[in-house]
Amino acid sequence: MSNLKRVDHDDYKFLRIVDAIASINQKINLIGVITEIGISKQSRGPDCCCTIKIVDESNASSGISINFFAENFEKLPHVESAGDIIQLVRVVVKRHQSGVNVLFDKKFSSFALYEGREGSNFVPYQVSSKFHARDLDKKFIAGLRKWTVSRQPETASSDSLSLKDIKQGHQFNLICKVLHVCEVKDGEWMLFVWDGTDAPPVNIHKKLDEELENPLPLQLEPTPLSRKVLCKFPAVGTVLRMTNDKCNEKLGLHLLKAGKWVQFRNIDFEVRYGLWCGILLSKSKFSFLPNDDDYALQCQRTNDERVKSKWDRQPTTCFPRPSKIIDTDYQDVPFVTLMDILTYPEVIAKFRCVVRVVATLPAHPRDFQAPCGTYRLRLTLEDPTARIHAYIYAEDGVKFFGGYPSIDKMVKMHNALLGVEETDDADSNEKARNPPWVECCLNSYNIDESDVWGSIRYRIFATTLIG
DNA sequence: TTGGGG
Repeated sequence: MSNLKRVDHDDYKFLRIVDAIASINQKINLIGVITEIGISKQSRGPDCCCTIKIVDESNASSGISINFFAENFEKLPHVESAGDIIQLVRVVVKRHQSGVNVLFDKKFSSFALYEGREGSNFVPYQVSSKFHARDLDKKFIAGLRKWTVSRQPETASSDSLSLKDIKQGHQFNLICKVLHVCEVKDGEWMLFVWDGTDAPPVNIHKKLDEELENPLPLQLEPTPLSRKVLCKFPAVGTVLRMTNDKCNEKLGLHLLKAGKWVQFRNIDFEVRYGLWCGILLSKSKFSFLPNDDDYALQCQRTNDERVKSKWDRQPTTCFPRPSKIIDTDYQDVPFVTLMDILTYPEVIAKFRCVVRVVATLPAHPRDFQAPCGTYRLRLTLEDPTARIHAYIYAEDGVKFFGGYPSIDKMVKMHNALLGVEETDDADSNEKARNPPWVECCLNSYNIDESDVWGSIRYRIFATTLIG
């Protein structure tokens, strides 16, 4: 009887991480606080895998990595937040080059995941198939939760970029909120992330005379997001697209939940069609942050302040004010963002906003009027939140161009609007454009009564290009 | 088996 009890007790022992490191090739039990969660991916074998890093009192700084394998993504641990607790039963300690890590063997290992917050219940939010809860679990979980409270929180933000400081290059870290996740093609995912700041505007290299055949896109996803999805996005701050299209491995990106704050590590940034794009690689990692993470709360608070303020919706990179090349009526009407416009609850409305004109159709001012003399052209507008097409028709064109200027004057005005440098060089079509921030008045309307939202259009009015 | 730290 006493012998049985003893065996049971030994079997139940949790090793401290320092002791685990010395137990190469042994089957042990571990319990720890999760500090990092790798992106789940398809292994080169038949399984899915992911790596999680844990710490405990004996090894609070470096911790130890656990490699999980499972037949499918669903069977891998789905950690809700860094700081949660994982209990590991019968895992194997492995030596690897200079380090030691732990293998979760799907044949005999098991795990349970618990919230890390002190005072939470002792019911695991996920268990593996072979896991058996025991009464004693509570004691270890409570102990770790108590230790976490006393622990200095790590300043995860120190080596992370903010979207306002985004730059092209390799291997950056980014703390952001995941707004939306969708599969755009088989195995190709797009994430929509946000941190409340405005990404800097970039030069547009796309040739204007391609605008009819191959226009500058309004977004990077092949199918535009529905209005319903956009309505859940914040009105202010850049929505960054992230893709795994350069990654040869199949990542479990469907596990990223919208609404979560995440720290991404080792991601690249590129500009595509003048839009910032985050590139997820197989070496990229991410960790879910707790909902009350300091950096996340600070981003949210800064955004709340900006949204409340009457005049702070103009892009932060537009300082101190939009270019004087455009003047609008209604100077006392506060600016809104293009995301405000895209998600406005009524179809017919008027707005004033600060935008850059990134393309025009037609490409050349000589074609801005129809043969009958009526102005009709399309502008592609952008701000940090979105891009839209906006049309200039008839009398709004007369107002916009101040009548019918000579073609030379029109070319000058067009170049100023698009941010094309004036040179003697004839082919301005070849040059990169850096459009200035300008204000404009827009109104929205629909062109099909049977599809009110689907046929929404935007027109420029009460706006004059001074040039 | 597969993956694996800085």
